[in-house]
Amino acid sequence: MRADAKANHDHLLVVAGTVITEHGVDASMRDIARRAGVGLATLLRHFPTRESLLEAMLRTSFDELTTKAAEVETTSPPADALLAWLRDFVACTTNYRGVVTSMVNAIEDPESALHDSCVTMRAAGTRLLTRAQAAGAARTDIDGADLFALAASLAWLGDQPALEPRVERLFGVVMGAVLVKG
Amino acid sequence: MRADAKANHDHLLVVAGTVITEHGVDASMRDIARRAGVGLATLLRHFPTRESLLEAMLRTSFDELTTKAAEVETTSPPADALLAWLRDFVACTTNYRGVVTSMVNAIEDPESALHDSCVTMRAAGTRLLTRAQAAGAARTDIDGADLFALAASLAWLGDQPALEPRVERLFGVVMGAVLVKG
DNA sequence: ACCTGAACACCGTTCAAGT
DNA sequence: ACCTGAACACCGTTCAAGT
Repeated sequence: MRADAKANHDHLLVVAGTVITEHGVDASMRDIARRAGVGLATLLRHFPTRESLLEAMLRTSFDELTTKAAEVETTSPPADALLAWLRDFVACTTNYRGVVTSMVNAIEDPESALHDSCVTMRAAGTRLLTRAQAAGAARTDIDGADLFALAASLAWLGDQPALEPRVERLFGVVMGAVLVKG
Repeated sequence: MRADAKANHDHLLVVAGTVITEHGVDASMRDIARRAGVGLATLLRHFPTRESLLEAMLRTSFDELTTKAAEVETTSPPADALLAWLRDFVACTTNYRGVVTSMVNAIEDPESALHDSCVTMRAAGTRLLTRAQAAGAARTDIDGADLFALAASLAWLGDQPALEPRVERLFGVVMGAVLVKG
């Protein structure tokens, strides 16, 4: 990649982060290009789809979450590890309003740029769930995809201004149903 | 209202129901007008906002849900009544993809055409919850707004093609956390 | 290699002109 | 009273032309 192209690429990611934090995942691509000082066509050549832009923007956060999952798996008791990681997952996706819906739409579409990240996230959560189930700390009649769906629904709650204040408590209610009282 | 206007009004509601069932709540207003055989401006004079169209389209279903709430309150045990009504609420909103998000956005905005319907739904659910709590059948550390949020999050799950097959089971998981084992 | 303006087919809003 | 076409400012997609 040429130096000027690389500069555009990186700057676009920074600006996209700002604009999407402000306006959510459906922010205008034209607006992102405008605020980055490049033509719309330039943005679209770097990131041909909205999802490819999202993927690039979120990659760092997703990598951190994957690392974190491996970490808590060895340092925390099963139930604590699961809860802590899910809390981070929900907090991370809630940073960008609407992104959890894009992720959920991508999980069964291998063509989507977000597909791999979603599968990785679900697998990380599944490992923590399986570990908790093996320790008798989580109910065994749900699987990793169920857990992913519940986490996504809590992230969606966090995206709604009218419901956001209740997410923390509802996180406790829902996860209380996943964990086995011990 | 003039007879031709009344005919347009009613026909627009039928067509809107079809189009929104197919394409979700963000369906093109132009498309609805086109398929109803009227100009876009005519649709917009009958229903000046998307939410006013949604409200008119959903009014019948909402009225039925309100009636149903009063009904089960007198005919079913508290826990059964609560579960049955919530199941109907989720099924009803899931008929039109995305509508639950519009409702949630409207609940704190008195200007929205959907506001009153949402408040009514939440109140109906709250009554059933309070009754269950008084009977010792539901946990007492959540309120009607929490219940509304949980129901909305389950309806959102039902809107996502990749997650919809899990809604029924997850409904059981989440509501199992609301009810007190007896 | 990389960038861009312009044409295109959409969208919802608004309103002057028609019946 | 009620309806409508057209102008407007947006949107994302595409591509020929420029550096």
